[in-house]
Amino acid sequence: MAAAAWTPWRRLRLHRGLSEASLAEVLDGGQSFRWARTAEGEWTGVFGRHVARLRSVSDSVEWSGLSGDAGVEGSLLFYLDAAGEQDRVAEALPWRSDAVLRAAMALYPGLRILRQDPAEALLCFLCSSNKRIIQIRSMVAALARELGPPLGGGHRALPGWGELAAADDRVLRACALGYRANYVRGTARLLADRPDWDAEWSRLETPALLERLGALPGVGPKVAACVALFGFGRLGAFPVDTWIVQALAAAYGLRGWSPARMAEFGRIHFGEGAGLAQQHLFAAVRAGKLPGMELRRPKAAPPRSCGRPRA
DNA sequence: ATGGACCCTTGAT
DNA sequence: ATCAAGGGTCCA
Repeated sequence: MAAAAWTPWRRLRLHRGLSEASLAEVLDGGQSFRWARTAEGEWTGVFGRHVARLRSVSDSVEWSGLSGDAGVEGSLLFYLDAAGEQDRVAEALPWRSDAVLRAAMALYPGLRILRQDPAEALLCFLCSSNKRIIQIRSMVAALARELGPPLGGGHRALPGWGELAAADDRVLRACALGYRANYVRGTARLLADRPDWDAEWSRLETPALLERLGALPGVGPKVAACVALFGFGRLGAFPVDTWIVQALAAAYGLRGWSPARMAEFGRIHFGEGAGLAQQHLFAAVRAGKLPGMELRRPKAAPPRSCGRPRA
């Protein structure tokens, strides 16, 4: 394959910049599964139909795209919320009265929710159940490699629902989807002949959107919340995964609560930016730095009676 | 509403 | 070689 021809590095005009660690958390913290760190410490990724490189330079972000793609910068500005809409949402979070949230937010300043394409978020999170981030990244990379349209430089976009619906079962099997292959195929068959599904669903209120998403095969409450948050920009959606269960149990005294109740707690306690708060808590607990969880075992059998820390 | 199976991979014994 | 667990969902 031909070597990629990259445009020169340029500074991306962000309302709020990002440290190197925060940029890494945004790109590789479980929101998107399409970015990889290069040997030079830069990031190369595919989002929508664009390929880009990103790097952090003294708390600002520099970008470079495939030469010939004039739309990269504008798409990046949207993707990374350059206008800073999320700053206002973050300001409205209850960090003044919630020391746990305050500490988590201090850990990755500038952390934000990526504004991904709905189909991209849906496909990736259909693959996410019972998988680690690195495994999800490997699965969707395989899907792009096997079925996705080429974008130049050896990169490929994710396949559309049509390609996925028509895909041979052996191909999906080769992508190591396991039982998730049926989720992907089932959802692809429902959406393949509805090219405007995302535009239509964008007009729904969040509860209705979650209901529509949840009716797709392979989409339960957690995946629906992730797609609403990362794909439809619903910052109030509050995905509850195993990490958030740990975090809310240990730091908010919610031991024994069901995920559904935890989700309700999150939406009520954190409000319109619940999903953004969730991402901060997720990052903090994964880093092992959430207050009240210092005693967490490195590799951890679920700690059952190690006291009841309460923030 | 709660419990178990589910495909497959990885990392720890 | 075996075991446990992984940003869950589905069905009983």
